[in-house]
Amino acid sequence: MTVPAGQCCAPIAREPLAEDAAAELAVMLKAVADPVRLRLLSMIGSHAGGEACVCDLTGTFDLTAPTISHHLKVLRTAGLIDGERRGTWVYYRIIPEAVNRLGALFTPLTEPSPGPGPQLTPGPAAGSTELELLPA
Amino acid sequence: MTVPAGQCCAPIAREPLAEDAAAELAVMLKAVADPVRLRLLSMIGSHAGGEACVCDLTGTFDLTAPTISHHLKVLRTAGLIDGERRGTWVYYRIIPEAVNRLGALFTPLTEPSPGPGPQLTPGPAAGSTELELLPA
DNA sequence: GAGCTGTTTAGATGAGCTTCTATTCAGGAG
DNA sequence: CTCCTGAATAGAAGCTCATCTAAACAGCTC
Repeated sequence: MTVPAGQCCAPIAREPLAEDAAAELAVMLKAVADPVRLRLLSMIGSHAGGEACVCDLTGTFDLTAPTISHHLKVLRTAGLIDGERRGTWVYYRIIPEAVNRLGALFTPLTEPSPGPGPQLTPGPAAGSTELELLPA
Repeated sequence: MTVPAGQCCAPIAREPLAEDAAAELAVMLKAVADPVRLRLLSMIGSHAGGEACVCDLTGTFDLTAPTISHHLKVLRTAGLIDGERRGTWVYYRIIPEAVNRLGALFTPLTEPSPGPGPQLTPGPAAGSTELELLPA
């Protein structure tokens, strides 16, 4: 089953990742590779308006406020969320492009259905799927 | 707040992740949140036939064989790859379902493009997008 | 069977990460 | 102006992780 190349798998399985690209992706992945930060990201993204106050987040965890603040900083440093102070409270929101970039890495263009369905739907948007990591 | 609209964002941004689910996902994400393991996964997946011998992988890195073996074990423990000994050499291959599960977490069903973004075709595979983590 | 190659396991070391307490900065209330 | 609440920073303790060297296991070749 020698695939003649092209769009068969997820970007990560299409061609070997360069050392530089892997290092940069690992930073982003390491940011979400923590139960607390994963939940923080989920809570921020699923909050009404796409924004969540820190005060809403701290109550959910059995962690101190500085610890939550630290995790938020890690997410912000990785470019996954953005924070804004509005009066007394600080609101965070997800940066969709960054999250989408992570998903595109592992999402195949075809269904990995267990059955014998090797049909592939090379979507028209496949052209925009690139291994480039730097947005600008 | 139970959002009535189901398909608006990536699963991670649709509803808050449960503590248990986040912990399990973090294990898988932590496995790929390393430059070496990310490249190993990419090299295995992009190899001809979807299989790669350990001997092919060790030559690419400036690491000792035991270190590569350790990283492969981490990936295998996380359920991302599977290994099989065939004679002298051991061949590893990606488990597509596991990789797909990671991608589905961050991949939105609609494009979050802020401006005149290229509309992503929500592929037919979107129906299989679920928050379920346990395959069985 | 003896020897060699390929792979994994065991143990140790050093760096990095998560969490805390204590303190400082930002902004509104009286 | 003074005090109070919300959030971030600084520094330290404890733990996990990535990597190495040394040794053991698996299988082929002679």
